[in-house]
Amino acid sequence: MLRAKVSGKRNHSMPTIKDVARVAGCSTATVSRALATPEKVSDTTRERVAQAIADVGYAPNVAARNLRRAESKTIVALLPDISNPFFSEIINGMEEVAHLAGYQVLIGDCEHDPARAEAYFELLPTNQADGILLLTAEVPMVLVRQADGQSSFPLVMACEFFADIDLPTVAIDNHQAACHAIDYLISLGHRRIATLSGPAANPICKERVRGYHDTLAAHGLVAEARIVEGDFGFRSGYQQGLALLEPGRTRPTAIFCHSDEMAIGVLKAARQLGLAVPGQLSVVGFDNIGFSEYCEPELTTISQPRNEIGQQAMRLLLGLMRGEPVVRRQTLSTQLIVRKSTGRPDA
Amino acid sequence: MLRAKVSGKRNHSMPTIKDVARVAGCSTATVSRALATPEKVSDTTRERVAQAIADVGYAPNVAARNLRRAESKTIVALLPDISNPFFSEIINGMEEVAHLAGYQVLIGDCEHDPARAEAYFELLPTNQADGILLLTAEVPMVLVRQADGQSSFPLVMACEFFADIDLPTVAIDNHQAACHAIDYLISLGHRRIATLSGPAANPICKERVRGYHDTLAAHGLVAEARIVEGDFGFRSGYQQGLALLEPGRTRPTAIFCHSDEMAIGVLKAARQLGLAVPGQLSVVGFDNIGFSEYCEPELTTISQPRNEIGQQAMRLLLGLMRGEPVVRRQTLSTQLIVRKSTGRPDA
DNA sequence: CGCTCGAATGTAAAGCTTTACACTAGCATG
DNA sequence: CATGCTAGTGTAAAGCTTTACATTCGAGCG
Repeated sequence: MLRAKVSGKRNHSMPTIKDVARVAGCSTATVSRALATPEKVSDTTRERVAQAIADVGYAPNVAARNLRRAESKTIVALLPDISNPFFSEIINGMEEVAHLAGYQVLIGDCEHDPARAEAYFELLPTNQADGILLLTAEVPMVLVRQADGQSSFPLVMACEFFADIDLPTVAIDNHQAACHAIDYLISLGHRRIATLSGPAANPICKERVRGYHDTLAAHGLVAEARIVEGDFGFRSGYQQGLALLEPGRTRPTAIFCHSDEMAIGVLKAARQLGLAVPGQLSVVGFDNIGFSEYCEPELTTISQPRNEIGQQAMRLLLGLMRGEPVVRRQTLSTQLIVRKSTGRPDA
Repeated sequence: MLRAKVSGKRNHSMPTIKDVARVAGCSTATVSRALATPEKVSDTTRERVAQAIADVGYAPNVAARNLRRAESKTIVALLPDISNPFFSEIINGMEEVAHLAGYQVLIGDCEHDPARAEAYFELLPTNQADGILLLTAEVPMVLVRQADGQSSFPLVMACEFFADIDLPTVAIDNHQAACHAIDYLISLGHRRIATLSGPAANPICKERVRGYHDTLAAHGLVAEARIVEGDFGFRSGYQQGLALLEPGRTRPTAIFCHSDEMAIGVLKAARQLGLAVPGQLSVVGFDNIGFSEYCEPELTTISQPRNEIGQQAMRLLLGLMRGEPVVRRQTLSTQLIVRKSTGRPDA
């Protein structure tokens, strides 16, 4: 296993397919075939090539390959915000299946800025990326429509979705998850249950709010509905928590939050107002991030199968790219994890 | 601004430099020069080319460019673990300067697995990456030596460092930061101060432990030193917290933790054992992650200028690649942020 | 005027791989 | 035996850009 030696300057000249061909005593075409379509090459040749590759320490030049094949073996994963720990496990799942299939994943952190998203979409027509996995709906609609229109720009959504574009999607049933959480709170005896939603325009939040309403209605509690809006982050949870729990007003006895971070913000607000959790206030989060086990009190929350979402989304995307028949819409199941932040309301 | 039209199948054939040349009435070389070295082209030609580019909707084919230039305009950022929120802001900083310089950053999540790191290092000799930013020292030494030996494989460390390889580095002064924290605890009246270190083999942890020892010594408290080892995560903080605070043994009155996550784990352990924080136990964290303001009690911690670390590290790497003179070793300052988890020990 | 020099541009090769097409040899079939 | 097919391999073009080298033209200078 020799490495091309390096002279003083910029000269990491790797051996090329030509060197391999020379050593193996065949043409470059045969070497290429031995790598790409081994079954089209005789056993003996295949072995000679393999040996030659090892001897000269050959590794394919991907730029040349990408140029010739007009592809990049790169998938872009578009996130709204990389600092949200919710995404890390999804990314892990995506990478697992991407790597197995010989793809790289380029993480595109949009920081909630549509212009950033646009820049990443530009990678598609220029062959710098072969497909996009959307983990956010905060993307200029026109880009999505445009890309979705052309069958050769594969797009898959994970977790989120668009109300009016039917992209291939893998996600949970947000409506059902919300019903589950609210049902549970009602079964504990809560009647005044508020929702701390994510951005109101977000379709998944709408789904959850719908589940919230439906469940209240099923128990004749529509009059009690109260919804405030946050941005999924700690701070907004804290602020809206203070608003919801404002003394002098009739307080909700439970708050259903659309993210764990917001729920933890609410916990802080409750602490500051001297409210006992879960005695005077029950709190349910969403996502089951790592911190939810370490806050005080430990958070009751809805767990999404994040790794599996990532895996399935990537499988769906790759399947689409290969033109395989795929299930365009996959729904994975959630789980209500009951910890210490919920309980019967004090009388 | 025309877009090449797309026929049924895989045909996003973008216009090439040839099309631009034809429309502009010049050679491809001139177009290329107009883009890469505008000053070598006459004003009128430059304008004609610009117009032609706009007319045909040209965008350079990066694969061809990369092939020809033997570069990729990609920097790999190697992380030990993407789920640690400590890194997100560093990544933001890196991306800011990388994008301005026309570079992409590929996030390489090693998940603490040296084999993963090795795979990313392979991108260097094959021109799939132009440089590596190391945010972890959990990398096979041999790779680093090898890469560092060849001036054309630029390597920069951020936050971490190797004891015995002198790579260009941007980091904080871990010794000083630890001294600061311990000094502060001593000034509050603490004498039995324990340290919950990260992995003992980690050079930055060694530095912090050294600062801890030095400061204890300066106050004649060497006999009180007590160190346990964690892995920076919540869980290890909780477990080691339980061990340190075990009833029946003389407890430390303060614990200096090498990460906020571990500190939050300790907080949970203290809660479980019924210890009042800060009355019976003071806790200091490290990193000032977002959670640290939302745990109970709010965490006193050491803040690193994470965005700036990311920016400087990327600047250093790019400078190195351009052969500019650079400061190979940059130390940024930290700040002790006093919140509610520290106080005078109860008598 | 003859020459040199510089600016602006063109020509064509090089970078490395993949693949359409061509070719050969061996075998089976009619 | 002629024919056709297949498996295995080679030749060379194509993919797009950059850049060394060549060329042209005009200006400046002695």
